[in-house]
Amino acid sequence: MSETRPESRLERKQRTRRAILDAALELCEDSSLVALSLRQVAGRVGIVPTGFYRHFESIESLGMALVDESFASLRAMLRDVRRMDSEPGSYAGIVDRSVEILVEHVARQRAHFAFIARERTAGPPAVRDAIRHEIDLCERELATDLARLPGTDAWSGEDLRILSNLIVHAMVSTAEALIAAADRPALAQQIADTARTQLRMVIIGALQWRSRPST
Amino acid sequence: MSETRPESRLERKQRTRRAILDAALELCEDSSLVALSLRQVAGRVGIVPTGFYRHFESIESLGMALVDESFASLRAMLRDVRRMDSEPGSYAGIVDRSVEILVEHVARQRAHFAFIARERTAGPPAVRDAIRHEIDLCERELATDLARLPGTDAWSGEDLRILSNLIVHAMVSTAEALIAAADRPALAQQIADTARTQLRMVIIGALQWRSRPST
DNA sequence: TGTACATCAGTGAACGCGCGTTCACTGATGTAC
DNA sequence: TGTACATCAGTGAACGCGCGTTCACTGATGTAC
Repeated sequence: MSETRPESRLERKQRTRRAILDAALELCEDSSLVALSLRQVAGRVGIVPTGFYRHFESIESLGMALVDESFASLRAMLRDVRRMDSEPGSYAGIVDRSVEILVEHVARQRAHFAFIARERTAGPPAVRDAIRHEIDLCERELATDLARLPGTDAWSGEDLRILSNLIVHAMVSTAEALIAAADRPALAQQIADTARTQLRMVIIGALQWRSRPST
Repeated sequence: MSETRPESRLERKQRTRRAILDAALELCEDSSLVALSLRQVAGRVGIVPTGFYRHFESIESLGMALVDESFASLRAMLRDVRRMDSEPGSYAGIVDRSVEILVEHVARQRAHFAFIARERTAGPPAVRDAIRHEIDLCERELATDLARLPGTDAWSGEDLRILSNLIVHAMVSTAEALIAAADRPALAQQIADTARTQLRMVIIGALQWRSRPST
């Protein structure tokens, strides 16, 4: 048996904070942050309602912490996607691997992706704004990634932004569908196939469209 | 002065019902149906809380009525888009006109489109399911519309579904962005331009992709 | 046209409940000496 | 190592408030005769 070292005050506080974040993520899963009460969260965590204030000043500021945390998950996904750049392959290969990574990360951090998808439209105004801003940043990052792919050299910043916006929104929709498919693997597989085909169509269309500068 | 014919009981009831629907649409605009209370709605309409029950048995069933109403608006838009089929033009022309119609309808029925976008992810489960189901139907309808366009004759039902899904979700994202842009016409114009370009890319990509049956 | 009765949209009091927030507190952990 | 004091995560009572829902009601509109 190992010595059970007594927990320091800081460790205990961090553990409670973690428990509050987890409880909130879980409790608002089937409604929204705006319908979540401090008492529900405290009850789930096993502290008295007023204990909540030792960690957050309101449900909204808890929400902001969840935004940070959820986008940390999303950015981890983007890092994984970006890592492919070092070993470049065909567009088809990049698409396949990207969708694979998306499916993996959504499955592993379902609560975070669900949080973003839900509170993006449903959260308290400050949370909504924070999420929109983060998604905006992701679009811009993707645009710079796209600029590094072959065939996009001559594109304007505007073109890159437009394509990036389309891809990000298609991926958000795919993530939403995957979350809704939850524990139906066959359906999730079909959603992934759909996403793959869509991404290919989009990329082919974008490359074609640019090479005939019609407008 | 015109004779002021006294309002019949039925007319009055319908007027109150209308007022309840409008009040609910307006009140949940910056949070969600799940955060809307019967007392808020009644207060806004100018009836006593219990009066609400003469019209709806709960906020949720009011929400279901709003789903019906909102999709009536959305279907009116699809009808307008479909009307173009009778006078066919180039793909570019169809895209331009479709985006124009989208912008028009979203501006005219902003509350309905905002309701769908928001409650799709944030509403009470029954409302969410109803919205998902309706969007599903729209995807299928669009798929049959696409099948009537030149160049898609050889496509499988699956391909049509995939393309339709992509277009519907891109249009949902565009509608969301237009709603968020609310009273900034320059931004709305840019969103419309982006949507136009995206739709063209997607259609070109889809046509190209099919003509090289790689998978 | 007049009367007697039915219908029913809206009223108003009352209920028990969960909410966020205040406040003074406890007692274990941490720190200074 | 031991003592005296500070910190602070979590407690528990209390508050006023808005909530959904019940119930018996009112009085104008509608209907049958």
